[in-house]
Amino acid sequence: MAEDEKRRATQAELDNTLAESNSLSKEIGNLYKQGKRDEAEVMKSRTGELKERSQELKDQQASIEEALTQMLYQLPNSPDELVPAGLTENDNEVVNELGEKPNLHEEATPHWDLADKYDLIDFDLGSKVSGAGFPFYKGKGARLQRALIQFFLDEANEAGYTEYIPPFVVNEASGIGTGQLPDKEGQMYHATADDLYLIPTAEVPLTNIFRDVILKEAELPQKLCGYSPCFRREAGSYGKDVRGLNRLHQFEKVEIVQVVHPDNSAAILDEMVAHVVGLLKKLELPFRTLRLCGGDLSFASAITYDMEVWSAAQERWLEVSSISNFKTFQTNRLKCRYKGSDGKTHLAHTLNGSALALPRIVAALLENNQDENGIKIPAVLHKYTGFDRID
RNA sequence: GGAGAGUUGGCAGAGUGGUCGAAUGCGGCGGUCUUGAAAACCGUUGUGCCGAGAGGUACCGGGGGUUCGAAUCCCUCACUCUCCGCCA
Repeated sequence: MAEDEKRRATQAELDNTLAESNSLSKEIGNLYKQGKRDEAEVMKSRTGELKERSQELKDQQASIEEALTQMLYQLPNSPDELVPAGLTENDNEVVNELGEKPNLHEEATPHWDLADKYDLIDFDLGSKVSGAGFPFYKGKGARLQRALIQFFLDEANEAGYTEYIPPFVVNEASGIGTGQLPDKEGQMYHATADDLYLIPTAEVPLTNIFRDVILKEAELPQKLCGYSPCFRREAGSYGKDVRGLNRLHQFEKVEIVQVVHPDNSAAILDEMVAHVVGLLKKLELPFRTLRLCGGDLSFASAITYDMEVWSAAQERWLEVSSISNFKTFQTNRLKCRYKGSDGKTHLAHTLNGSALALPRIVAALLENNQDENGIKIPAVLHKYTGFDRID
């Protein structure tokens, strides 16, 4: 606030100085035309002073603005009033829990064993060729991936989202726009030779479409969806968290994004949650919805719902979607506005959600649907997979 | 990767040192005319910042420089296009 005061005062003086300088320049021009060189020379000394002063002020202004920007970039979003208080994931609020947890047979195993048994995913080969966290999917494992992507995209299209295939690398400005930079600098793969970042989610390119854009009010909401691989360094993860498909450096995801009128963003968040709930029901997976507490909320989000599926053999919940309302956090950085009926520009609201992230869905599908002889594929996927069982 | 040409308002496209935030056309908005519409005509039509307002100030791809004065000259970066090379 104090910085802002300073900024205003400096701006005012700068404007005045420039105003005087401008008018003097005009006079000097006129004097030259009239051939009054001597008088012009005298005035030049005055403009010299003004120039010096305005340069000082410009520098001052620039550093104040830089300081303000830095402050802004380091300030996380403030939580919505619906967000429960709390510090850790234990304080997240379970909104609902739907679907039946399956009773598995005696020899039921976690998905990494199933993937091996039915030759669906090769983690070792991935380690050899790339590194840990970069598996190969093969045969029906690969085809199941492709089927899920297709299914998710079709569902999103059905729900009115326009499909995009975005670039999978972005520049620094885009990383800042959606809030990954500077906050999560170390989480993204950075191709330093070209100063490009591998996207951690399609949210980044899709939302940055609206960087420096002023929409007409009637153009809201903008609904887009897109498939992309997602790259995450996941530094510091270990143990059972990273076993199998639980946490990867590269995974597939279909993302839904909306840019909306501020009055509607709360309702649209619910709409997006409902869309994801629909997907999970169609996949016949038991899941629960969490409302994240303040402490578990991401840097950029004002309110987030996490969707978790039940992974029956691991006997744990796996996060498969995170649906957030960023309100003006991103649009402020993106300078994404709309022109309201009052003729003025206002910041729009942005939201996004996974719909859905693949690996943990695959993990749950494999584990929950296993029997002694194989794995059952949910009916809704049959037309995409071309098979109804893995055995 | 090599050579060349570009980047101006929603779009097209003038402007090569001062009176240019910027001609003109198209589009958009408002009005006149009309039963209604079209056409025609008139007006209006970028964004940020400071200011109660009047108004001021900044922005002609980004950054820097020359100059009393830069859309216009110089340097640099990015991007686009054309030709050559390479290539899914």
